[in-house]
Amino acid sequence: MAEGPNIVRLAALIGDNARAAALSTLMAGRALTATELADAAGVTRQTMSSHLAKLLECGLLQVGRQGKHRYFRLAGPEVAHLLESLMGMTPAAQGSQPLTGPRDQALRKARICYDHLAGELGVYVYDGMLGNGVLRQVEDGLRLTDHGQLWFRRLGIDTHRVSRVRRTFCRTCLDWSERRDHLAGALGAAFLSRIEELGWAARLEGSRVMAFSEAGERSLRSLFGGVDQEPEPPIRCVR
Amino acid sequence: MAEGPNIVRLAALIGDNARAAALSTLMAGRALTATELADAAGVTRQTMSSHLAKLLECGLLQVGRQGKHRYFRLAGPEVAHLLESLMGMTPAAQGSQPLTGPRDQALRKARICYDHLAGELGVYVYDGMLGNGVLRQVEDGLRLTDHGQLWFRRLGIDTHRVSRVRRTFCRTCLDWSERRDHLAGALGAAFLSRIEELGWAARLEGSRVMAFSEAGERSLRSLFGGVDQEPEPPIRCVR
DNA sequence: GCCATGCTTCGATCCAGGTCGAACCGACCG
DNA sequence: CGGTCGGTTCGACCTGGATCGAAGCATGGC
Repeated sequence: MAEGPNIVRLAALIGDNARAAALSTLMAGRALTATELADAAGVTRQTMSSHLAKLLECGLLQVGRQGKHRYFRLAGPEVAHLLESLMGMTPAAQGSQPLTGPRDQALRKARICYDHLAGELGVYVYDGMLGNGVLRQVEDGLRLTDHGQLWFRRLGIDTHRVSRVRRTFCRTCLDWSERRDHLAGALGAAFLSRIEELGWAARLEGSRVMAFSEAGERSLRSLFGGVDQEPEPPIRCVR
Repeated sequence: MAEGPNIVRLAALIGDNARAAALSTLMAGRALTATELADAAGVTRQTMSSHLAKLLECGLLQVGRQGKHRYFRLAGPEVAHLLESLMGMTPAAQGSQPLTGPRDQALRKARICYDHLAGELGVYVYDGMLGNGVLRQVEDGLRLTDHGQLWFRRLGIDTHRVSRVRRTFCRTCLDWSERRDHLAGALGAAFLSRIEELGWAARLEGSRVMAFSEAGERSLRSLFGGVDQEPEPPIRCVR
């Protein structure tokens, strides 16, 4: 019966409302304290404490001391990616799961996926990059073109420096709300932080929502010609 | 608190021993009856029946009638991939999870990952393909070289026909036992079924184990020069 | 030293959900 | 038809684990 490692414990761990809420909250990429996570999940401190202990024990979270606070964060991009994968799975599952609310709306529009941009604008950016020849899809992979290097430099991102980081340079990540790919990896992270730097958008406190100013969204869209272009027939869904 | 879709139910579903056992068993790629799954998981028929109903409802499984049997199978490659992802997560999690047994040994050596080859031999093949220039890694992706086309043809696989299938042609999949990549996608599936056709290995009944004959393993290794070559410094672990 | 704050541990409670026996349904066979 | 076999539904049981109140322990500030 027991084929393979104990996937069971791991999944059971995620399959609890309070813990999943905590993990979801941490998907914003920030490190948070136990109390904040407890509030976010709507449980008491002591309950959250026991949950966090379990998540730590299983290596899903990391923790760091700072003064009398303990800051919890996701253990790494793999964890974030696993969670996003799970989310990407559910709509197909639930059949017709209707849009759940207006707060959800903002989440679908633009959100943080650990360290890069996701949601409607996330895939817009990704499509735009493909359409404008910044990225090219080769077989199942992604490559930054020479033109793309210039494009990023004009935006104020040094792709060479980014590529020196010891992690996957660029890759795609399936967007659960759009069910299409968006840009992840070091390049995706760099792009998001540059957007923040430029003041086009800001993280909404205590949420994964990335709130774009009107001007910011205009600027973003102008990067790709502004007009809503459907670049090519929707490319077959990798992964 | 409820950010995103209900990942909770999905994870909770997987996080149960009986259900996980069923899913694991189905990773072999076969369709099985409720009774077989019940035996595999070590529970009674009625228990498994209720589990299967839930898995169906959530879209993780599909079912087909045939005579008085109902054959259950994984809903698709995405599900299989999700499960492998979870498995790949656990070792890092559990810290030092020792090799659990001798039956496990065979599983680590060579097993079926839904429709392609995984385990020690799986990554051996993948590394060999890279080392011999059959596949090339481009940025984060994978591409079949011209030489590779010939290589596959010599093995009796028409890569053009394979590429016409409406699904990802070739991609990598993280191996949970080896913690390295192996080949997946349509190409990976074609390779596995060709190996079976050639009689180099056979599926072990009721298990994910792929049992290689001695001659079969020799043949497989001879595809890449036979000698155990470590091709290049271990390529950085994508994903 | 004292108190406040952030967090964990302990103990008790309580309930969702996994489990199985038994009955039920439906398809196929002789 | 009855009989067998695969599968599901029902009801009852029982346990694992989530939850919270209260107490215990740190750390930091005064």
